Amino acid sequence: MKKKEATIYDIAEKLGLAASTISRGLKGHHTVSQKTQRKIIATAEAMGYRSNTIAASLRTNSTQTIGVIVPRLDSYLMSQIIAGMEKVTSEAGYNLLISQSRELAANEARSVQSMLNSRVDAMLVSLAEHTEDLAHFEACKAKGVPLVFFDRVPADTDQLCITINNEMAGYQATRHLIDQGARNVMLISGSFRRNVYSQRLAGYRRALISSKIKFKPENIIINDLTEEAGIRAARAVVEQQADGVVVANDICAAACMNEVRRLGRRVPQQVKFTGFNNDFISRQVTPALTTIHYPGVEMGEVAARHVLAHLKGNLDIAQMENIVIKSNLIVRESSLQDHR
Amino acid sequence: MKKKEATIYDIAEKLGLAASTISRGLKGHHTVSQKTQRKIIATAEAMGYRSNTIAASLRTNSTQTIGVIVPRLDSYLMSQIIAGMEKVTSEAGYNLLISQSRELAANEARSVQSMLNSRVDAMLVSLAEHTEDLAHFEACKAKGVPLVFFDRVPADTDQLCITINNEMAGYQATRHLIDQGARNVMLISGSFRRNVYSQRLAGYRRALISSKIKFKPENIIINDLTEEAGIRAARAVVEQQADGVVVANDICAAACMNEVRRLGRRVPQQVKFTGFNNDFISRQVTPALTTIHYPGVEMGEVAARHVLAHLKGNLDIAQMENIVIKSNLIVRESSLQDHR
DNA sequence: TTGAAAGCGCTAACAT
DNA sequence: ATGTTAGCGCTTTCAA
Repeated sequence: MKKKEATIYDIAEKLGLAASTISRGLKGHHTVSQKTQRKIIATAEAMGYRSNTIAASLRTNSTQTIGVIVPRLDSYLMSQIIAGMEKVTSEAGYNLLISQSRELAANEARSVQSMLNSRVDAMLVSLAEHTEDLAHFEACKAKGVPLVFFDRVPADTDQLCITINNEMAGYQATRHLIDQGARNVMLISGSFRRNVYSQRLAGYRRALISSKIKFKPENIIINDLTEEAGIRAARAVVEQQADGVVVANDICAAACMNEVRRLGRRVPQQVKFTGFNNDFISRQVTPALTTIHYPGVEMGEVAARHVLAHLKGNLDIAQMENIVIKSNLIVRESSLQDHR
Repeated sequence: MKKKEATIYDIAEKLGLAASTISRGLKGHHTVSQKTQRKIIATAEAMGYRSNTIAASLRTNSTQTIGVIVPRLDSYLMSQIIAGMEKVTSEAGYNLLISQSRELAANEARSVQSMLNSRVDAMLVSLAEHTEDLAHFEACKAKGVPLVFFDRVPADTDQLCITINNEMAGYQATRHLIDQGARNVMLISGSFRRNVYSQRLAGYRRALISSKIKFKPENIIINDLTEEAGIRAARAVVEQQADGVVVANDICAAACMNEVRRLGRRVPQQVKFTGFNNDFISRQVTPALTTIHYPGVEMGEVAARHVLAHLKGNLDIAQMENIVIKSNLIVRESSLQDHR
């Protein structure tokens, strides 16, 4: 069972002071004399006193907690982003309340409610694949809780969004394969409901157009970008006789590439591959996978920093343009024309 | 700015009832008539009322929040474990407050304090590599906050610990390499301060003994098990003329294996490898990496379930034996004697 | 079945 | 420099 905790009243009593003086002394308020402050801190320590942030939160109407909702926790990219957020927020004395939607709009909506109930000071959200309707975020605006989207952001919103330039990245990946001699380039992607995938598609199409290559709908595969999905997609790659494949993440790309090789095609000589995210796997797979470097930790840090600045009143995120973080193409063997 | 929220008093006023009745009605207390309950719920909804869990927490002295401290968030294993925890706790109506120690005891201690301040109902912890002294966890016991360790657990503690059988896993991995013909087997590991590594070492030694192979201290490499560390370790593998290498995670194993091949040794013919964790990378690297399947999601679920049962009073974790989750060796090409 | 009142531990405006 | 007081919004005992 939970034990009874020491309160500022207990300290006050022991020192013959008022509770308010203890409160002030504990946070180094300038109206408290050096001497009493030292006494207060010493006895607080001695009594094992721990400030009850619940009570403080209730009183001040601020919890020093930021809610984070991600589609899934067990993804390399998301864990990088969250690591970045945690670093910045913990240094500022904020806590992170984290939940995952598991790609379902219903879970996402439930998490939003739960976090509003917990009175988080702000929310950082990356959308579930299946979220269509954004109504469950209205409550944030209604309650004045700042909301920032990152990575998977809504198509149009007046909230601050933090992304990479997915169109450009999709263009670069596709264009690179074409430059290396590919003419029949497939795209393996997640659902186009999400900006990260629809914009990569847009970039893919622009690259085809810029090289006067006809867009073929049958060259597009939509799946959940897992390892298994990559293995399944390999058959289509071989059947379509693709000579280039742009895949929207590295896990799926690596699995697909390996399976394509297993099916007898040579990579990169017959089929060239590019992935997305610059996971470890892109470096350790054979041939090493050309990919888009996606700065996850940085994205998390940037999201956290902006929301903190807003909470401090140093910045109004409502007035801000969306933030685009720099990504870049990393060329490795999986896409090279003159690979021996 | 945060807007004013509707409270049970606002509802009470609107309905001409007492706040206490609203409170009861909202949680379906049986002493409230069907009719008034319906009215209460309807107007609460209409007013956009959201229960203030902060106030409830202060009153009831329970936050429905569980604190999680992990060495690092950006690790595949940890994100799997956390995903498992999140699934179980969210279904039970609990929130997760998450922080990372970034392998530093000081950060870990700060997180413990911060979580106690936040009055988490329980804590789930995996130790930082650099934690020696466990004094910062004393406060949990002193305050009656249940504490469960998982994966990286203290050497001796009366808290519940959830692990795999690391000694057995280390034995199996090493023994397998010996069975495949290796005689000069190296071990690449994290710091032996942590049970997960010291016990794998114990298993490694037992395997050597059982095959009457002499233990050589120079066959042990301790590092941080990153990709870069794996690459660095490759030189030693070649210099020691190792014919087998047991590595304590897959990332480091894959990187080391690739570098060893780059240095001109053939895998598995000249050097055999085993990893740990069964990350994607173990399946996608060439040759595919023999590894220990580490059930991360399950470990997270088990940890969460036990702590919840304890909180509900259905179980006393203080009375429990440590829990050992089943792991197993997965044999792939990287370790096979008769590989063509 | 409903109401009144106290109090969880803290902060902050207003005294002194 | 320190004290008094009044809540923050909820739950819960006790009374009606």
